[in-house]
Amino acid sequence: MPGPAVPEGYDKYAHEPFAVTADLAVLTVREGALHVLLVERGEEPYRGHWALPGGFVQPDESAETAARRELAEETGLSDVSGLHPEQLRTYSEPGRDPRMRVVTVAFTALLPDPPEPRAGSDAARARWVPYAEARPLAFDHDRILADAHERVGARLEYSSLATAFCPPEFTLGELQQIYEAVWGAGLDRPNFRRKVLATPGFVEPVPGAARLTGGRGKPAALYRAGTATALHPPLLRPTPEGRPA
Amino acid sequence: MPGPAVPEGYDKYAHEPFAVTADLAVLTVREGALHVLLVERGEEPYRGHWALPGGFVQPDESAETAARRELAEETGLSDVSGLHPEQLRTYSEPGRDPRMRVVTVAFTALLPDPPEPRAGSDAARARWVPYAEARPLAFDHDRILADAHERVGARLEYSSLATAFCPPEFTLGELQQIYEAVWGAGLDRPNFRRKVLATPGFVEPVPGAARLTGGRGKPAALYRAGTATALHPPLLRPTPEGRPA
DNA sequence: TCAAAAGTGTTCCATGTACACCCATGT
DNA sequence: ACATGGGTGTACATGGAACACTTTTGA
Repeated sequence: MPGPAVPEGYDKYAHEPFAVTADLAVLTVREGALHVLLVERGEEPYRGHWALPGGFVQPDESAETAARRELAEETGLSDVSGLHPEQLRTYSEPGRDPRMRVVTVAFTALLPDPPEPRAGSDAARARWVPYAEARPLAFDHDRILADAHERVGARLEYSSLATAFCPPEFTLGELQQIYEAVWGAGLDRPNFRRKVLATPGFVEPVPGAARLTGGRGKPAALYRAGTATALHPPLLRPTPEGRPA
Repeated sequence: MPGPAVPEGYDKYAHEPFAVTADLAVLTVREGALHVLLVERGEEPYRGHWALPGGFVQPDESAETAARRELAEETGLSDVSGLHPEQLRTYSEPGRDPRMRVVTVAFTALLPDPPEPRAGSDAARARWVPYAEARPLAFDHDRILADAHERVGARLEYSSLATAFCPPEFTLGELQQIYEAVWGAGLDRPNFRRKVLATPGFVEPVPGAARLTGGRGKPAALYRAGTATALHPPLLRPTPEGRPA
């Protein structure tokens, strides 16, 4: 039987118990291997487990703003101005967090040659972990991390995003290492070089500059990130198996 | 000077005034032109303006579930089982909604040959509007719609998504119209045909079936959507201008 | 003199593009 | 007959893959 009529204001849903967090998959390439920034949880649930950094979106913030703030807090980096967290997707399944209803807007962010992070306010510890050794993570962060990896790998093909992994000046060999670390596949060096240089706006040479990379071998010319954001033509990753090119 | 210490439970943020909505950019191709499903708002703010359909996510729902529910409610479609709303991105800027803090998870959904929608519970009216005539919309829905168009256009290149615009059996000419309507560019028919048929799992023929399309001309063979989701090789859209292929 | 890493050249083949042409149907 | 839309063939250019080769440095 129906209960008494309940008057409803337009703000009825304003008090549903939703919390919104911004979590980050912060990636870098260190010594040729993809790494992800993780924090050790200091509280229940999942106390002592590793998780992606992140935190609650404040009432006066967008999720993007919260992501940048959290990144600065949890990495201890003074300069996050050059970082551009990019939205990955939003995870909203009920039961993701055993405490309450949490909707998480996930972001990816890419860093060059990383400084060691220091533990921030919320996290007991923070460190760079090789991507292959990152799991298992707290909550549904395994899935978020996998989605981030797939997204970044795909975006390397069509955008100049790879330069976000590099320091201001870099060699083409270093740039190639980014691609190989993210894709997990070796690339032909001569062809990689030609394709990068043939893509307008991807990189621009630093005149006269050169640097020794491995301690041996010919010094490599240095390049800066160009102005293009999209790559024409794209730099396609090798087809995994017997797929028709 | 500091005030008295405020004890904080872990659920402090559970009562921040966040509301979460799922809004949809529902697209279809009708008579060769891209259309979007819009509803006329029956309440303030933006009363009488057109907006994307959507509504609040309930406490026991994911945003995906809410999107499907809203789609069924606002289109009056009995069969939304074949529809797969796909997450676009999340819009969380403060001030998006003048009433309260609203975080919107936006989705795209594609429909074949659309039935006329009927107005649902929340919407005064609902109708299909040609994409070019859709603006201006309420809230920040102009931006969401533009993002949806861009995303769908991009995904047509690498996924078999275009078949979601088509009825269960369709001709290659109809499929080509989907691409042309979304991309706003003409395609070479012989080459389109070859590329579609050369992509494994994109479409599969319906043996012996044929249909007249324009009332005149040779009857066209019919095809069904194949099992592939990703296209190898992709079906690239024509380069807009003087860009190096 | 050798190893290591950067940089250049060349060949082969898959794919995209443009366009000419034939086929089947309704008027 | 002819217009309309479906379907086939072909020639050319472009771009990627593979791999041989040269250059410059440190050990």
